[in-house]
Amino acid sequence: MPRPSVEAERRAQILRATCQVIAESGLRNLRISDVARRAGVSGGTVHYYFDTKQDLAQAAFEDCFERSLERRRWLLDSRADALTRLRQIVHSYVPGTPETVEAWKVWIELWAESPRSPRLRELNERLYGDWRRIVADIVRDGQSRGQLTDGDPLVLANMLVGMIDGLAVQVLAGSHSLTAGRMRTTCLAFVDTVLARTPVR
Amino acid sequence: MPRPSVEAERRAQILRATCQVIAESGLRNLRISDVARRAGVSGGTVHYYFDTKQDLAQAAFEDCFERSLERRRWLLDSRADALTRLRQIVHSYVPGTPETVEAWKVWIELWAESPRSPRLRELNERLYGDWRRIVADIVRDGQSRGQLTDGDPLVLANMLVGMIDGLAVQVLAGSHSLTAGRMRTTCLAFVDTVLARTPVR
Amino acid sequence: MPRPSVEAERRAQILRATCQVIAESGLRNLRISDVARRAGVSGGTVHYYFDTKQDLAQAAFEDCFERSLERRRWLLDSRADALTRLRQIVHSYVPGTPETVEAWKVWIELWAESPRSPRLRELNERLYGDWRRIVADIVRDGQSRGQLTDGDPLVLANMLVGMIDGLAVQVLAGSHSLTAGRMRTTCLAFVDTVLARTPVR
Amino acid sequence: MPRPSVEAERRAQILRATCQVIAESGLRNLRISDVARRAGVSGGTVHYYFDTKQDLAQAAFEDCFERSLERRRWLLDSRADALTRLRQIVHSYVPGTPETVEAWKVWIELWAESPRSPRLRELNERLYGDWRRIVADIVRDGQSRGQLTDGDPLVLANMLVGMIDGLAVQVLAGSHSLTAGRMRTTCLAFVDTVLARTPVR
DNA sequence: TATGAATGAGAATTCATTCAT
DNA sequence: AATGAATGAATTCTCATTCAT
Repeated sequence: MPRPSVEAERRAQILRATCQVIAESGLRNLRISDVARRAGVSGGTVHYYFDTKQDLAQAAFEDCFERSLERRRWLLDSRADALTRLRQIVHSYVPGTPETVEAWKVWIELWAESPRSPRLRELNERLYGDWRRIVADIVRDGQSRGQLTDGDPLVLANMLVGMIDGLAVQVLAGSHSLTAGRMRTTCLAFVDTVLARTPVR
Repeated sequence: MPRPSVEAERRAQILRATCQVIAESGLRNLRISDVARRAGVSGGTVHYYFDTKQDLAQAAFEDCFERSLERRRWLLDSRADALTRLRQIVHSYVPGTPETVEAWKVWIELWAESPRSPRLRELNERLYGDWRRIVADIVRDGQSRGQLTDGDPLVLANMLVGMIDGLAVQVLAGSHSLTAGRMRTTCLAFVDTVLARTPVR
Repeated sequence: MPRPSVEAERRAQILRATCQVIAESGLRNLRISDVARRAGVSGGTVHYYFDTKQDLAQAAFEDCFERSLERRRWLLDSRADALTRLRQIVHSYVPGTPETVEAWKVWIELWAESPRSPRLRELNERLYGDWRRIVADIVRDGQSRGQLTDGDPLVLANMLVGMIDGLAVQVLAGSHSLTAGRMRTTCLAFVDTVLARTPVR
Repeated sequence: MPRPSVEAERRAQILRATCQVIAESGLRNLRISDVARRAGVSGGTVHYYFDTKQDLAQAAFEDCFERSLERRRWLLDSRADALTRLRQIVHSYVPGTPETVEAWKVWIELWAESPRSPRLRELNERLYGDWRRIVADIVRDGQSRGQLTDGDPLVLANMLVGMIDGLAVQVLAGSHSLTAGRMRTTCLAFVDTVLARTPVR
């Protein structure tokens, strides 16, 4: 009579390990044996929980994505004003902590793989759609309080989200001229001088 | 008795084929045999020109990158005003034609691979640096003629370039909510309402 | 506190399931997990009753063989004359019912495996020897009553049994030109025109 | 510029090795590595010629079957009388030589596998149909010369062929009571006392 | 008795790379 | 300069078997 949680725990453990390996080695070099080693189980065990490597990768992407959004859940519940929350978003998305870096690397892998995977495409659609809508809501909120500039909130949100993604990709690609610091500066400048109604000097 | 240019031609032919395969199947699924088939040569021949698969991929990335910039060379020589040229940039980077789509797919693959490849990192650094500087120069030019808003030209260029990249990634990932059309709208809105001094209504 | 017969029941249940799986998938594809699923128990339980897969297969073969002969027991007790009983034998061995088909498939698997398994060889020897002797006895009986042709009864029995086996193999192999109907015709013709003293026209 | 025959030779070589391994170990235990070792090539080479193990097995069955019939081709061209040829058939099919034994073992494997393989079924249909027709033609020939008993030649041929197959299976299964000698005796008795018009005493 | 989580020893398959021609 | 046959290392996946509960 095994403890009822064993299965769920093992699954989660394997998924975390998979995300780490994907971030570290790329989907390209994802090997079941590496996942197994990192999760501290046997290769057979990985297959006990996931039929194929593809299933494993898909599940790992979902897990990583959902945990990432989960980590930003506090933004939604924040009572801070829109401008502050946008700044918080920028800060939280600049690849600084190992956690953020790992999440970004996994996202890029997912994007690179999406053109050939309907399931990943759908996953991205669903979660990224949510994300853009969240940002748009904040913009809309700021506009209704007169704090942010006018304009289609979804367009403005897309500008910010696109900018964050595009710059993060460069930071992650290890650019020396586009560092995390410069990314932060650039995105904050956008928030403070473009989105804010009374631009910060 | 083949002409001395045969080698160069074969090389180019193989590199094009490699870019196509990478765009189509991903670096992850790049197989020498696929490249060979597409280039109409034997697998042995591919190895005759490129020692290892890694060499081949690296060379293909360089070739693709350089051809991409080459294709935008006319922007540099354009006598059009800054605003027009920025709009042209947006238009030319929205993934519309098969050619653009292929190029974008290769770039994403390169970015995904960069964290693990100093050589790709350096390639990106060099060419992307050039690219950002080109855009910054246009911005600077527009500012000096009073056509564009004030602000650090490099920061403004980074905003635009980042936005283009980040949104293109979503378009390429097959997003239904962020299509090529919406990407174009968003980027043009940025150019016309943020960068332009007298915003287009 | 399970009744003592539970074990015997479970064993039988697992053996039946094994025969079915062998008939359906072949010994080649016999998987413990399939047996378990079909028997409605866990894989662990199968191993609780049978140490190894080999043991399971061997026991299943024995079970199937013995049940097959059991099913023909009535022939022995039959008071019908020899010719009638030989015709009954033919009819009962033509692969028609699902039960017969399953049994034949298992036999063929056993024969295919025998060259490499002393235990299966011995099993076949014992049970097939019995079977040939039964048929020979019927022939002998028919001869002594003047109903059947002269000749070594064992040789005549071997002719009939061999013919049945060889033709059944073709029927089972799905031959379109050697169907169950043609097998029946052929074997009955042998009984009626070769074995019968006064050949049926 | 490789010799033109290398490919055909290697293919044949691998197919022979596969037949041997199937005869020796059974389809059940067919391992690519064993085939490779016996053919004196690497495992990779086997896959160079045959995409999958299934393809290899199918091709091997076809090769074995065709070579078997080829080996009996002389029967067709024989000018001997029908009775003699039927006796020759019996002699040539009794599993005596290593070659015959190997062929029989492969056939039994094929029959055991046929129910699950349309391609093998078709192969058996085609080649076994040929074979039965050949025997029927000999019977018909003997009848027309008054040498053989009357009766549907196809039915008589099926009796003989079925008997040969069924008894051979027992011989191959290693029966002590049904040996090659007894098989020969039985089949010859059938030819000489049943098929021959003037039975040999 | 029975379970099912976990294992690890195989086996098939893939594919970059080599090399004789 | 080019080929393609041959290789073997790497990797996924399967499944009988074990064992704690």
